[in-house]
Amino acid sequence: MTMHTEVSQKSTERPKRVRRTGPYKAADARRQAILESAIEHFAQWGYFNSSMPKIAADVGLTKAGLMHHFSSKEELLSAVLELRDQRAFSAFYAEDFDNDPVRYLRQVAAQTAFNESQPGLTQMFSVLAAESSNEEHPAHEYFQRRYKSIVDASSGFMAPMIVAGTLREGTDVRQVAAEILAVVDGFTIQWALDKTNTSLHSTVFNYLDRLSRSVTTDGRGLGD
Amino acid sequence: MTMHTEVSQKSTERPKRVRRTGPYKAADARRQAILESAIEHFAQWGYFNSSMPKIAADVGLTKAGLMHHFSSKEELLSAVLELRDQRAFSAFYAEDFDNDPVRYLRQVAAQTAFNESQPGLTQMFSVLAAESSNEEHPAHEYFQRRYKSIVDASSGFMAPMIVAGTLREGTDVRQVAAEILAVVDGFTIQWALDKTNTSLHSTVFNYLDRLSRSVTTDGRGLGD
DNA sequence: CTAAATACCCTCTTGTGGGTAGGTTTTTAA
DNA sequence: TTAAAAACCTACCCACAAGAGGGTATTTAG
Repeated sequence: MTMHTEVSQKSTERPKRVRRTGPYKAADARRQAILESAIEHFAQWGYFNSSMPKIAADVGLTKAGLMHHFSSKEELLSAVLELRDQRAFSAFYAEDFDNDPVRYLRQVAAQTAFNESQPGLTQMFSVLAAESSNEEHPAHEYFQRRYKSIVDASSGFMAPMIVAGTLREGTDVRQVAAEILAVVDGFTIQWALDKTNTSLHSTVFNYLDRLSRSVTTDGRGLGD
Repeated sequence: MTMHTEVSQKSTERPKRVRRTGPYKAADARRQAILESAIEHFAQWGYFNSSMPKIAADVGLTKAGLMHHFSSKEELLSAVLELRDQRAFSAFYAEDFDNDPVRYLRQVAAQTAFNESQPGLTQMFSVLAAESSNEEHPAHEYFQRRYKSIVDASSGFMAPMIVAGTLREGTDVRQVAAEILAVVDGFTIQWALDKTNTSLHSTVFNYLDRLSRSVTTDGRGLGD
């Protein structure tokens, strides 16, 4: 009897669990603040040597409080990387370069200006990229994918320009794409080491200008 | 009384300390092995997240045993950096480029081939350079100096070439020097992330080749 | 108004780090 | 040969890390 009733209850009793609360109104801002703090710490100390207690303290929380929002250090890292991917690159997919290499390279230059305005995020990526060459680094696969997809996308923009006749025939677009990426990364390191004497944007710009002259069919630079 | 005697003893007793031993014969090899291990660890984990116990274990020592040779972690780092400075760059100061930019750039390319053959040391520098942008990093000043002196030396090689007429007039040698450094660093990151699909030497070589064509008066590439 | 989910905090466990103190064995130089 | 220095070791200390467990107070939806 009892059994019967119970079984019947269980099967009929719809999991009509009424939701009594949702996230608090202030929670979003908290999470945002945590991410900003994490960016700052990862930029300064890398992933391994950043600590949850310190990241938490920076936003006035205890470690446990932080871990309520991001239940592990790795999860926090993932959230930070995702955040960045949202912010950056939107410009690239929005704009149409109309097969004009100069316009494309100008956009790259603009990106470095943006990077320079966001030292936290930029330095963080610089440090994590180097750190993550270690296969056991939690962001190892992420950065492998990221570099590949950047080169893919970048050469995807340039390849049609050869057909269109604006990029010089025989240009190795994948080499050029990887090279641009390398120059940006390399100058980022120099800039991070000595910001007062280095401008990320202008050093990259100078490179892109010469690149443009040697790689476009009309030998144009970036002008300015 | 006692005091008096003591004082008199101290002042007369000549510090005629006879040296009874020197370092053991095997000690040099030990120190060398420790340095190799440290390089490997710093390359994989950066400075902060490398640990003395693990570095020690890799050469069959305990932490205390390691600390007999290098009495602190910072001292170990210093020794490693010093070691590298000895090994590399000797080629640059030995050779005379005879105001030939192509010969100089070929030497740079050769350096990357060397780097590729020493993944430990090379990755270590890549990671430490990024990590050390943090002002509290023990190698911060070292890397600031290092980058400055590389750019100084490199542009010091190129500047006379303008006078000699082998480098195009108006070439910004400091920009070019910094740029070469950036390309090497940037490609090193890509190579470290994915060694099977990237050749450090060939990617840098391709860059230098195009650089050479656009910067020498005769528009020569690196040949090969 | 109220029950339940949320947003915290305190404490504990387990592990690891750099560095010191003090001992033991091995090597070296006089 | 022998005593001092070198080359280790074991055993500590203290600080700090990540995460789990188990709370309490606040907010929210019904």
